Amino acid sequence: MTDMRTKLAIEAGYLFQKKGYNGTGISEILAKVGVPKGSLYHYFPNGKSDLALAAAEIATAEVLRIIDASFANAKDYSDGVTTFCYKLAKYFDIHKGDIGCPVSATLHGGPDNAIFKSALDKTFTQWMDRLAAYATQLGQNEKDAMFNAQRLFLSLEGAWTLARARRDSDVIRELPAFVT
Amino acid sequence: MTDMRTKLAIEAGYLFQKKGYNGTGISEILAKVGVPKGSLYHYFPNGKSDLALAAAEIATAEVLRIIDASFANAKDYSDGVTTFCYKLAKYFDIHKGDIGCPVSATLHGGPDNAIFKSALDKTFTQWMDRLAAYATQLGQNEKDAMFNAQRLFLSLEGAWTLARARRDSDVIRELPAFVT
DNA sequence: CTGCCAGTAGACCGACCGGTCTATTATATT
DNA sequence: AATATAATAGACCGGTCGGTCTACTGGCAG
Repeated sequence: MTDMRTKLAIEAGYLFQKKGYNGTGISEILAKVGVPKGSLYHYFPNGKSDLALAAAEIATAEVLRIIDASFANAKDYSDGVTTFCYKLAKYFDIHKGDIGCPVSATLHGGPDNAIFKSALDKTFTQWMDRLAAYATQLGQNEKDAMFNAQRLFLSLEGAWTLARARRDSDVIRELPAFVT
Repeated sequence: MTDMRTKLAIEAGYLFQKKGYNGTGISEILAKVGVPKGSLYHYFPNGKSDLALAAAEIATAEVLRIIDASFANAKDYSDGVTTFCYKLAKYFDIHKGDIGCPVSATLHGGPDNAIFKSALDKTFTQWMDRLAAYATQLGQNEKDAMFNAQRLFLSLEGAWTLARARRDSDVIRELPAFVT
């Protein structure tokens, strides 16, 4: 079983994605995990903000894993993108369409802390770099690869926003038509 | 001078864009406008949520005005898009890069109220329809027009998110390269 | 002048916020 | 068994939240 620190961060991340940083109370997270306050501040001495950073880190890695899984057996870039969007749409649906981009929902709206902003920037860059790496690996020159990766990322963030407003993941699934 | 109701909604909207619905306190809005609580609940008997809906309505209309202004003298669709992105980047910069999409920042993270979600959806649809109308007017067939409008919108929401994380509006200004 | 009412003003409310603190229990080490 | 440390448990804190309520003010209508 995952250790308690991870368990807390995962549950916190899920709630942040759904209701945002300010919309999620410490006590709510605690209740979901079934843990008293003492434990939280034992694992996260700096409290809520550390919890959010840890949650964002986990979500960042999770999306990277999804990218890897999507491109593992991809015939070409377009194929990988399609699988990727399908997987994200499924993730969206699992949570009943009431969930934002795992990382931006968590870190935006938090303390206007520069740390939060730069963590967000770093995450986005990591995602785009990983996508670009697969594009390169699948035959694109570096310039095209970066261009396509950025275009995918930008559209994806928008698609996620629109999907949430509509409570309908179709726009995420249809994304490949817009970016390939 | 604008009436007090509008004044309250505008200031509230600005704060919601910056810190989100849950991150903005009633008292903070009141302090900025210089008005006591009694007045707020006189103009908005349902309190904060009504204030947010009014703010979103104003922001929705404002973006439509920006679209109109961008396409008023546009030679072609690409030209209008470029002007539009430029104007939005400027708007972003005016607020020191610490501001989200005027409407989604206000309505996401609010009460999970269906009214909020559907208002958000309606706003997005209005924006895309308006963009598509200009695309049609400038020579595109209806299918292409809707396709391009949606692609622009999706990328724009993403670009705004990325710009905010980076505190740099360049990605918004460079958007036309991705969607035309 | 009188009565009415939109609007102003802010004290006040219970609920909840994030965070601290002390006490207790489980676990590992010697 | 004795001790140290990790972890649990939750009472408690001051502050702030959104919202209600009463009192007052100013201008307009009769």
